[in-house]
Amino acid sequence: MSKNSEFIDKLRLSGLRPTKQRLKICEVLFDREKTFHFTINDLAKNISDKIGEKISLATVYNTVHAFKNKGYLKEISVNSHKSYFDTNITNHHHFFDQDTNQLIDCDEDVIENLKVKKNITGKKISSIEVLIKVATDNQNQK
Amino acid sequence: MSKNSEFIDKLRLSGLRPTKQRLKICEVLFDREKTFHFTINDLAKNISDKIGEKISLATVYNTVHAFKNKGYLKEISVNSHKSYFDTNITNHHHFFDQDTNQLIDCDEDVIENLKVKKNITGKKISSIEVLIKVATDNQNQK
DNA sequence: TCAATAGTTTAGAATAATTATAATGTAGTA
DNA sequence: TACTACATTATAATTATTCTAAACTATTGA
Ligand SMILES: [Mn+2]
Ligand SMILES: [Mn+2]
Ligand SMILES: [Zn+2]
Ligand SMILES: [Zn+2]
Repeated sequence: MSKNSEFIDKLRLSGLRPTKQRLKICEVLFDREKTFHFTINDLAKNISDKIGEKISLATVYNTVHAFKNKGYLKEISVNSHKSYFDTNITNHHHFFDQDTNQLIDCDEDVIENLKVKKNITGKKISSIEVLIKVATDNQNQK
Repeated sequence: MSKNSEFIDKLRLSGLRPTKQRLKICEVLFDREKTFHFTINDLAKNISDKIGEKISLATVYNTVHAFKNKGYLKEISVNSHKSYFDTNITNHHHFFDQDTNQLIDCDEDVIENLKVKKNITGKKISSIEVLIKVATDNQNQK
């Protein structure tokens, strides 16, 4: 399992000890084809599905925050009362499907020409994010 | 107080009874020069500051949700574990000051050329929002 | 004018997401 | 191996929000 030793290196380089739990979480998060957008609950479910052993919810929280602080995960702003995380750490924008509560990455060509022409004086821009909320084509507004 | 009878009309027209509490909340929300961006806590504090009487927190929640459903308030997506509301119900974008946790409206000319060129098939876009996070010009990244 | 009624307010309980605590366990290192 | 700092865990605490059910009030029409 070469992936596994990559994860060990990555963790060591970040000053995080490669524990059994963190490696399992790495597998679930980073050993996949596509971007993973998840809430802590999604992740916990995913872990217990894919793996026999259980990881404490506190550890899942701790690890997700550690990974976020190291820049391996992004937190996404969604109008909801849960935090969403993203394994795609590049600058990109999202659709949010209000029917399924799923985040979906926008392809490069979805948002055209986004330019921010002014800024608050004395402040630095740390991120620019577009969120496009979508729903089934009924009368589902707002 | 002509404002007050305007509020009464507005509430009646929406099928909401113009109660003492709702009128006080209208005053705090809508009788002001500039847009008000707030959390429920901000609003509750604002109410108890401006007014002698206390309004139950449950009523503040109920009223804000009622006003949101009637389209008098918008809820804004911010990366936080609180809901933010906005008295500016037009389509517009925001700065979010990470130092003060304040939302600030973008002027018309801040965001240029925002075009969404594709959409999820079978879905309808219900909103497009840009959130620009800013912080003091130190090493405050992410 | 005045009940009847449906809608509203309220305190407090319940829920859900997240964070804190503090005891136990383990990885790194000498 | 033994020490130490870091990590995991169950559980408690916290926080925002929603629910409940009893008391209150605006509206209506007799
Ligand atoms: Mn909401
Ligand atoms: Mn957060
Ligand atoms: Zn994404
Ligand atoms: Zn606004």
